[in-house]
Amino acid sequence: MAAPKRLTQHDIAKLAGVSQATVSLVLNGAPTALARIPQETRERVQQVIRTTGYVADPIARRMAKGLNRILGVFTYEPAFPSAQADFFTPFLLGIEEEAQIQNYDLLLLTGAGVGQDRKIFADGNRLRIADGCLVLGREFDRAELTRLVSGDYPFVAIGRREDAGGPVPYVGGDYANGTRALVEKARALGHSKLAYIGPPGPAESTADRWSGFDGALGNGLKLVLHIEAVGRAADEILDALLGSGATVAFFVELADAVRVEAAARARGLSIPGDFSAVVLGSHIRAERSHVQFTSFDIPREEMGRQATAMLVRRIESGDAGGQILLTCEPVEGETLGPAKRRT
Amino acid sequence: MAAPKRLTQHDIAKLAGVSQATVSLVLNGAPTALARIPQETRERVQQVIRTTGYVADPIARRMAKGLNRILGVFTYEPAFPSAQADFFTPFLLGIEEEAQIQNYDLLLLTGAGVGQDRKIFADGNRLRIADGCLVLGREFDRAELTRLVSGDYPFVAIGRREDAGGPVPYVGGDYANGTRALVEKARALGHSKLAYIGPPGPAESTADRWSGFDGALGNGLKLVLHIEAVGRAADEILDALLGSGATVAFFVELADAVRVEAAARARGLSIPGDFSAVVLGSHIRAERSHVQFTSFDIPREEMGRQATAMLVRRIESGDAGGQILLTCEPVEGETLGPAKRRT
DNA sequence: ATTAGCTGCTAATACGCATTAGCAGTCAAG
DNA sequence: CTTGACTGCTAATGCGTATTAGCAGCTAAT
Repeated sequence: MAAPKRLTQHDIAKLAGVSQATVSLVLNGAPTALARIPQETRERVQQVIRTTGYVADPIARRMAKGLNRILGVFTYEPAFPSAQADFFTPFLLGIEEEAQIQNYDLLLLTGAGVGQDRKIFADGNRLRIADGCLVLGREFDRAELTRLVSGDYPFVAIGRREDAGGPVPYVGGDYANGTRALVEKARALGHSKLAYIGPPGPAESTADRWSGFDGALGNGLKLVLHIEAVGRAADEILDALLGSGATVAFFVELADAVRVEAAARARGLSIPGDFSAVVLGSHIRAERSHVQFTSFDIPREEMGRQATAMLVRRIESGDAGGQILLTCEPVEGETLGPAKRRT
Repeated sequence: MAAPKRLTQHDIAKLAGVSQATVSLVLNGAPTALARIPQETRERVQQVIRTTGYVADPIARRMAKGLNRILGVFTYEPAFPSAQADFFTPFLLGIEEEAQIQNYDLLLLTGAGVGQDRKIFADGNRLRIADGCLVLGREFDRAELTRLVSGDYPFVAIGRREDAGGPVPYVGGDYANGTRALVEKARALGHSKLAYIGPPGPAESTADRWSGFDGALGNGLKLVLHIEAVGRAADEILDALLGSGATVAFFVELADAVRVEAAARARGLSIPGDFSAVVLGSHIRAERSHVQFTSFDIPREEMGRQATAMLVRRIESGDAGGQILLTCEPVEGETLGPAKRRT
């Protein structure tokens, strides 16, 4: 049986012989207001509600209150398609968890442009549907970020972001110190000639790794090889590595590390026997590699959780939102060993 | 404080020097009405909208009209937490893809109760915020399903569901025939004594597997062992298996299969050398097992896609929604071989 | 006897948008 | 110069609820 029409408070009111306002008050009036409605009336209304099975329309409810307890989640790349899924899932995990605790629903903005061309401020921009919004993705559009910052719409970025016409509220991972710690670890193991395979920027995530690395140099540590390109042929990298005399290589990209490791093994070299390798960041579901690389952990779930909490604070308390960098704990791994004295 | 005031059509109207009604008409007026607004005015309004990033409040929209281009996604378990992530992600992939194509956003309903106690009809019943809703999860609440079916709110279940006071619109996987095909395959390889390790129901997903299996018996095929419990000790299962004389074992749970395989290997037995094993369904990211089990594929992405499409049809055309079972193609694997003549 | 205060309500309004009726103004035909 | 059609808009209303202001009737105190 299809319900003919949704019951409204008006209907209830009529049936109970009171006004719509009274029904609303009985339903969820403040204690002070409720005190002025005698028990008898309240019960009469409740009774009608019970027998009719009336439920307040949540839409109208939110209409009246102004907030909708929805958090938007904008991803610069489609969130689920396989390649990205592993990247976004941990963040979403934390976000969902915290949203549930705070009693918010999540609105996944499917983005206007399909594929790589997603824009927040695209024609259909539905961002403002939600009370506030989380923004994540590998590559941010600087112009959009500036616009967001200058606006009064509450948002929080996941991942550190450089000022964009003002400080960007974010929760990120402290890649710089994570990297620094790994360099120190290498130093402690007697390494002095280092190689760095990865770009220096401009994305914040890679820039931070480089700055952490660069800042830890000196004092006996020397960068003897810097390959800025990513995705070079493994053998090429390996040759450069061996030729440079480096005893440890720092990789920004796990993929590069995996390929170089394979190439080295093919030549009968062992890691960390012949040289050490360090990967700057945890990467979920690596390409099938049985090697556990020494690296640092990126607390993605926690980032999602804290970003969500910060966003809720912004929404509910008008908080300005801060900038949080979460510690990236080192991952022991098995690819960083004592420096080998080269012959 | 409260959330920042959103822009309203009134604001836009003021900025563009027109009335609120005109803004609304420009945004989504009927062609006949639009025809009466000159290009020049329309562009002026559009321009203001673009520069301000205004977006209509879906709540108000829904209030006035009833639709807001949002699809709800209700999961009976939190969607992302690790254990579930692998289960839900493929569905979400398909859902997001199709939603984007159809130009809908996704509202992830976080569920009122935390943890296992999720209910659709919990206090605020936020379901109705969205135009319609997809429901997924391993375990459905029958009472809620009945209520959904009897109501007039458009929804589509992912996974086959038994009638609940009426037919449930769904898109599911055809586990029965997927299972049947595997049994036939075993028959063709000379197997005649089968074992079945897994519960017979009542969940539709397991019931379907059993019915497919059971329906394929007879005609030379005999069930010689049926262990209904899941998670039994591997050795126990293995003993029963060997004692029963079965030449092939059908597992509902991959986990069971993995453990039994390990136990068998520990005893020097090989699969499919000594006996064959079949798993009823594809399982993403299995517990580290290097064995590729013979099984069938569950087209999760496609299920998500088609369910979303069906839901949109229900919403937009008042379609009643149907019941679709997608074919589960067999996965070759390496654990089903010719029946071994037992000594 | 006036006032103050309390009780038991209701009227009115806001929320943001969609939609309809219709108002002025122009222009062409009669 | 009247009529009618058309143009370019706007005022007004409704959607279902929350909330505030306040009204009428009564009692108790001054």
